[in-house]
Amino acid sequence: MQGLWQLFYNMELGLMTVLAAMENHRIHVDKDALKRTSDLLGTKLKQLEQEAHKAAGQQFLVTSSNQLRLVLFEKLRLHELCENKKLPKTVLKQHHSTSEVVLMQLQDLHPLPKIILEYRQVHKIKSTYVDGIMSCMKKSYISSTWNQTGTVSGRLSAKHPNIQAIPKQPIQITRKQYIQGKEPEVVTIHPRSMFITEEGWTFLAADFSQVELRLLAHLSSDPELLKLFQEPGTTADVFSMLASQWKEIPETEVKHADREQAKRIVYSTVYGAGKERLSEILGITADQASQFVESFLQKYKQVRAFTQKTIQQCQKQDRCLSRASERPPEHSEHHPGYVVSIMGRRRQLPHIGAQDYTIRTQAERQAVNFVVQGSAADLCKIAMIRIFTLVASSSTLTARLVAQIHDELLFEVEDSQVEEFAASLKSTMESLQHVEALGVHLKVPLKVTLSTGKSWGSMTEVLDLRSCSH
DNA sequence: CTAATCTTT
DNA sequence: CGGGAAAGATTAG
Repeated sequence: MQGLWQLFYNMELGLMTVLAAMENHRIHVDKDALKRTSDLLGTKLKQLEQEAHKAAGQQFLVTSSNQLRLVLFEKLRLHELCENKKLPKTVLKQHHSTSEVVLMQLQDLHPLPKIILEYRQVHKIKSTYVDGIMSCMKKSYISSTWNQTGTVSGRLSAKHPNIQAIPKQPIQITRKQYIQGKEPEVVTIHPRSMFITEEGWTFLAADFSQVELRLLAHLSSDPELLKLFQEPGTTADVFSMLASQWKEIPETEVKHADREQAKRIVYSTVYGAGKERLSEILGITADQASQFVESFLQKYKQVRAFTQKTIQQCQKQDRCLSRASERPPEHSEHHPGYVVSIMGRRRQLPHIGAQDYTIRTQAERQAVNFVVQGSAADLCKIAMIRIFTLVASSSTLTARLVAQIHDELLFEVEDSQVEEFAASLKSTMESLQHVEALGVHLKVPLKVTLSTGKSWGSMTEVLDLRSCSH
């Protein structure tokens, strides 16, 4: 296995002890707060269920899409009221879908769809992120299980609980009060705020900013994209800038939601989203969406060149290795095409040369996505090892790695060491622009942002390293 | 668009 | 009755 030994020896083997330490660490959870929100969400769900039954004019299981379909389309016949809109059907079953997009379209016609949408949101939060977390708890803490070899891209995954998928955004619940003259009370639920530090310790999170976009700039060498990152100070935040350009509003007017949308658009576009999907995200027509894709790829010309080059290389590997002349036919196995990440990780894509358009183009998008996502995963894993080594070889530092959320490393640090550790952490991570041992020399700098907090849900950015201690 | 986990039917 | 697929929610880029 050419090239893979280095990856195994220098990265995966070294990571094992880091993951072991992470699994041994206990993340404290505010059990009382969890119980309170579980009860709160429980009564909210009962309310919504009753509202749904009232709106439907019958009792039914609101969590069942089958029963909902019966109510929505066979009893209320809502699809007949909006034949102007095309309602997507579940594939191959000729049933009407009860998916989010359908319910969104139906919500002006009847009160029920809106209730269902809210029910689903609250139900998900309760079952997975409140009750689910509670069932993972031992005493007053959780420890996730980390899987090093469970993904095709080289990313880590976590389970029991999946700490990488705890909601980032708080949700607002309006609690109806049955006390006379009282306004309905609005409470915000934030699952991340249930994760708290030990007494005398602080969470410190370090994020690689726009890591995949920076890697795309490096991998494609696109001059416009490189410019965005190579001129420090010019661009405060790339996605905010792109949002301001797209929405035609000043960068100071860009809201957090605008930035998030811009981020989705950019990644969707470079990973090959079609105009239909993109128009859904943007809330515009498919024609406008395809115009956006074209103007984006026109401005960042080398991005398309990079995706084409990647697909070609994958096809080339396919042809080379499966050629009969290189191996005796009697021993010929199927050697699918593969692509390689920045540190030599591979992904095989046997369908890269498929006849079927759908199968082939999916493999092409996966090939492109792997090179960028896999390279980002490499970088984050190296960062974990470096930091772990840094702490282990220090006689004073006691910082502990608590979790990895792909581009973010979450540490628990003794209060008195936050400032010192933050500085080393940031410089160690940003120095990964150049990794001599693995031949990595990125054309763009890496940017790490830091934040601190006593709970994971109340992290605030550290803007000045010198003011960290107090 | 890509990559995951978790709950429910 | 139970395993597994599908749907639909969350996250990350």
